[in-house]
Order: sequence, then structure tokens, then C-alpha cells
Amino acid sequence: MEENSEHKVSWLESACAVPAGSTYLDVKKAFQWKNDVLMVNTGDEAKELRSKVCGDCDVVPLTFDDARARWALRHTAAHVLAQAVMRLYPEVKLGIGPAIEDGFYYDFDSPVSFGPDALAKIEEEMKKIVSENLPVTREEVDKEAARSLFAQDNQPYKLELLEDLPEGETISLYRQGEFVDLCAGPHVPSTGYVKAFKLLSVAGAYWHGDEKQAMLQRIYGTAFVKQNDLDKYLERLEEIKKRDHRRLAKDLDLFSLQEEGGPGLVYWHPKGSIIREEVENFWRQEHRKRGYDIVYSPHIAKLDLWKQSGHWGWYRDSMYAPMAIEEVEYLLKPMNCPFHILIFRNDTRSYRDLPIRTAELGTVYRYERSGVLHGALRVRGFTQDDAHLFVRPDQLVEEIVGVLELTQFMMETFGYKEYEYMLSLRDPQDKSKYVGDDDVWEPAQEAIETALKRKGISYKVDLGEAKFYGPAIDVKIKDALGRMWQGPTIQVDFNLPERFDIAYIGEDGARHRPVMIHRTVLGSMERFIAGLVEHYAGAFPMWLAPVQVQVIPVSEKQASYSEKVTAALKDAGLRAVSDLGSAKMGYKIRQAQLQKVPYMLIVGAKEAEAGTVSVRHRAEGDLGAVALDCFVRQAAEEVSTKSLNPIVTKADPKGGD
RNA sequence: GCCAGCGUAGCUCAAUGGCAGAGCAAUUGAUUUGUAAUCAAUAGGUUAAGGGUUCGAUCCCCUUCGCUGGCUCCA
Repeated sequence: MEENSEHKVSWLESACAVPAGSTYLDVKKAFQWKNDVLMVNTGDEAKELRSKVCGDCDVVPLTFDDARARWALRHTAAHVLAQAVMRLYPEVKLGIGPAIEDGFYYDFDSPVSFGPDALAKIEEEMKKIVSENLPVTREEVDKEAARSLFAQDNQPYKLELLEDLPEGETISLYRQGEFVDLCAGPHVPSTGYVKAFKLLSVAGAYWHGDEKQAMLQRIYGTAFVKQNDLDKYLERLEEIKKRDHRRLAKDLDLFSLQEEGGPGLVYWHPKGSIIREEVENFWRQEHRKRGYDIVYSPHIAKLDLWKQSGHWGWYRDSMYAPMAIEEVEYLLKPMNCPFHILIFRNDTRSYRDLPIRTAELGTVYRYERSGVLHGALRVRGFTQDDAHLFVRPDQLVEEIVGVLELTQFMMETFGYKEYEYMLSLRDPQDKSKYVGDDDVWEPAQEAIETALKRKGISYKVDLGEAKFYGPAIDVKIKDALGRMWQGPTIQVDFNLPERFDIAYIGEDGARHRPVMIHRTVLGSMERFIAGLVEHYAGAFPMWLAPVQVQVIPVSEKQASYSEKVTAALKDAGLRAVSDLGSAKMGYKIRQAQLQKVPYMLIVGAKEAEAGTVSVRHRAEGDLGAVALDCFVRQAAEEVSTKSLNPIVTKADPKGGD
């Protein structure tokens, strides 16, 4: 993977918009490559050279094929987009246009709305700008000059952005042809670099992301250095579409949403219910092993309870309107915590009883605005795998560690291998969104950090992501396509125990306040299983597959043997189906393949004679004939070990040919 | 909720200001087959719902509902 220096310099140019006149030597003195990482040389000479080469763009160590070059390219692509739009629609006002994770966007305030036709037209114009290969140049001006420039262009949003910049600071502008934009850079040297790009979609977006501000039209696109990478990205989008849980849930008959029943409410069909049941059984078993008590609680409770818990004050926007029952108002539950607290409070608790771990597959209802609903991933009624741990302060860290271990174990069982840990803290700017004072928030945060450190887990801090009652660890999990999903969440809460005045009797005979840990491992059944559908692309591991084995007779003469095989499988606890329809065998195999049934057993005259089955695996194909009892044993083992991969292997030689 | 787009048979999709169609699935019959689609027939629709324009609307306009992509929000 040795790259020559010239090539590296061209990448560097890409990343920094090297001004005309800088030489290869300049570049070489300012930077050096170490194992494909661009390091900034230290020392005054290097610093000076660096500023000559790169203006004031802050070059940071950068991996060779990373980020920075692609970022610059996409940022320039965004400018090309804006330039094209301005050529076609001169009356448009420009918002902002940054590079993002997988591409770029630009926001426009336009009197005409951009449909698919407009998008195609804009893309054509962009191609023209690219072929013009306009040099991208950086200019530095003072604020006054920038102000008059954008005032003259009649660009109110740019003027607003300008006002947010500190007074007296130099303003950088980037110019390509007739187009000029307020921009920090960096960019690629000319528009000709933007070869492999594509516009993807238009969407509304609020100015400054604030729903009280104007709504602009955002055009999304993506760009890559090489065409090949763009093609690969577009293929990946196709793959994501194919795996979409809404598509697969329909094809595999797992669950549905019913227009007549109302949006955001999930109907679990028999096959989806089997998956859910398996997940829930596994969940229960693992929780019992770890000393959890599993409970059930009601779906409604008096309004007063929600007032006491603080939900009515802090969470009302997400709750459904009260209903009057015999003149007392009740609310549908959006969370399970108050119920578990009532169960805790039902008895006098000793310090010896703690920790008490109360778990429930609790169905909650939350008002989600119509526009945010998304398949089964974002719904209005869902079942959380919830638990509340009531612990003594001295047990807090240890219990958080226990929860972290449980979540890791469960995620791994489902085949999720990579995680990102986020420490969600209060928004320091606006503490009014949270209940309780610093003296309860700080120990909570400290306990979480200690637990994470004890497990040697590195994490990022997410300000403003805390729940209203406490800070949290939010775990993001990476699926088979490399996408990150919200996974387990662990929250420490000193507030609700206070509000409900719960206590345990300590060694000293006095009342002490327990601490609560709120946590979910899977999140919700709806979201988690929808995520699993996409993670496995519908091909569930054996233990979760709704149908585990499909028995397919070669002709109707083997109907009774087929039934016998199916009965043996069922006796072993396997979910087996015998396909006795009049269709051809090939057709039945196709159906089973499309339903992603793990194993198909083909039984013809030979097998009936020898007491064997011909095994076909959905991914491995034909595995040959094995003795029936041998297959049953291996299949049952694959289920009981929750194996992610098939363990039934090529034929046992005794079993047949 | 906001912006844009979409809504035709169970599913995937055609069509047109003038009789609404195909493939798959379903049903029935024939066929009994060796590792991804046997043949034929039948049935299936208030074109999301309501209103308007028109001699005539699935198509044009309005309202409502739902979905999709985003924004904001979130398990």
C-alpha cells in the first residue's frame, strides 16, 4: 500500500486548497507522512510554511484516505450545488451548506419548490460547473467588506451568519467563478475535482434547526473522490433499502401497521410473535439468573400519581390526554417507573433487601408527532424491556457495572459486536429542563463515570442528552451494515426516590434513601426486533427463525414420511413445517428460500428408504443426506446454543451417499 | 407538528379527462415432479375517504386520512 509522494501531495492539495505558487517542497517541509497519517511538523519554519500552503485552515493529523480530503471535496460539491441553484434560480436566498457524514447538503429559501425535475436540472448545471473547472480561491476580508458584499447580493441569511461571528475577526470567503460564499474552508483547488457526485433528495429544514424559524428547502447529495466509491455508496443505499424492516416485515409476514387502527401502533403477526416470544423468553431467563424480579403493572394510573412522579410537569407533551373514570382523571402510562416505585414502597425494606431489581416487559404509550413515526422503529405504543434497580448508595457503582455486563452479554448473543458509549449529561445552558439540583446530579454522574472506568470502557460526553430525572449511559450499537442504533440505556436517578419519599431501614435503624437505576437493554420490542430484521436482513439465526425447518417431499408418495420427519422435529422442540402442496419441489424450495427458512429437508424415495433426510441450508445450499436423528440432534443444538451460524455440517457418512 | 413527494387488486407495478390492466399471490382443476418459479381456468377494484370543476374525474382543484424522505423530537 505504498503511495508515492506526488500522490500524497495531491491529496493534501485536495484537503487544503493549496494556493498557486506553493511548491512540492513547501508541502514536504510543512508536513510529513507517518504510516499514512499526515503529521504536522513542529517548529516555526514549518508553521510558516504551513500557513503558506494552507492559509489558516487548521490542518490536523489526518489518515491518508480519510476524512479531511473527502470533507473538503464534499464541501466544494455543496458550493457547486449552490452555484448551480443560483444560476437557475437567481432569486433564491442561501442558507448554509456543509459536508456531512455521507455527503453534503445546502439549504435554500426559494419561492419555487424543488421537485425531482428541478433536482435533475440542478444536477445538469452542476456537471457544467464541474466541467468549467473553476479555480476555488480563498479571500480574507474584514467584516465590513463581507457585510457589504452579501448585502449587495441580497443574502439575508448570510448576513445573519456574519453577525454571529466575533467583531474584528477576519472573514474568509471562497470564490469559484461568479459564485462567492461565506466559508471557513477548506476546499479542493477547483470545481473540476468534484467528479463523482449525485443529488439524492430534497427535504424541509428549519433555519438554525429551530422550528420557530423559517423552513428552508434542503437539497442532499453525496460526492466521492472516485466514481467507484460513489457507485459502492449507491449500492449500499440499495442494500439498505432491500433490508428495510418495513419491506421485510411484509415479505416475511412478521408484523404490520394498520391504517384503520391508527398510526404508530404495531400488529404482531404469528411469525413476528414467535420471534418476540423467543426474545422475551431469553430476556426473562437472563434477568432471573441475575437476580431480577419480574413484575406486571397496569397500563393506566391516576393523574395524581403522574403529578407526584413529575411526569405531568416534565413529560406532559409526550402523554395522552387524561380520561375521566368516575370523575377521577387517569392517564395512559408513558413509563413504568412510578409503578415499580409503588411496588417497592408497598413493603418496609431493609438494607439487607437491597438491591431490589424490578423488571418488566412494560407496554407504554407516548404521543409522538405524526411526522416522526417510522415503521416499527418509532411508534406510539411499545413494550420496553424496562427495569428499575433500587440500590444503596454503596451499591450503585457495582450495580451499574452489573447492568453494563448484562447489556454486553445480550447484545453479543444477538450478534452485535461494536458499541459506542455515550455519557448523556444535562445541557449546562438550560438546567430548567431537569428536575433536581446539582447536589443530586453530580453524585449520579460520578457513579456512572466510575462504573465506566472500572469496566475500562471509553465513552463520549453528550451534553443535553440526559433524561429529565438524571444522567445516563446511552449505548449505540453497530449493525451488519455499519449503521449505529440507539441500544441499551442506563440512567441514574436520585430524584424519583425523593419525590416518592421511598426509603429502606439501615443498619442504624434509621430511614435511608435508596438510589434508582432506570435501564433498558433492548430498548423496546418494536424497535429492537425491527433492528434485528435489518441486522440479519430477515435471515434470523436458527433460535429466532419463525419456521426453523421446512420438510419438502419430492413427490406425494413421500407425504407420510414427510409427516413422520416433521413429527420427529417437533418432538425435539423444533418449529417444523411439512410442505405437502401439489407444487413442484423446486417451487417449494424457492418459497422456503424466500421466507429465509434456515433448513429445508428434501425427502424422496431414497431418504424414506434409508431413514435419512437431504439437508439444504438457506445460505450453504445442498449439504447432502444425513440420518434423521443426527439432523435433529444438530438442529436442536443449533437452537439451544443460540448459534449465529449453521452448525449442521456436511453429511455424516453413515447417513447415506 | 413543519416542508416536499406519494396513495390504483393481498403484493409489485401499468394505464388514460371517455369500458381500470399485467405479473406474482389466492381459489378450482389437472400434474407427482430430486435442490430457487408445472399448466389451465376462475375470482379479485366505490382507483385511500369526502367534496368541487366537467356532459363525463382514478387523472384537474380543495379538505381529511395514511405513507415516504427530511427538519424538530425520541425507546
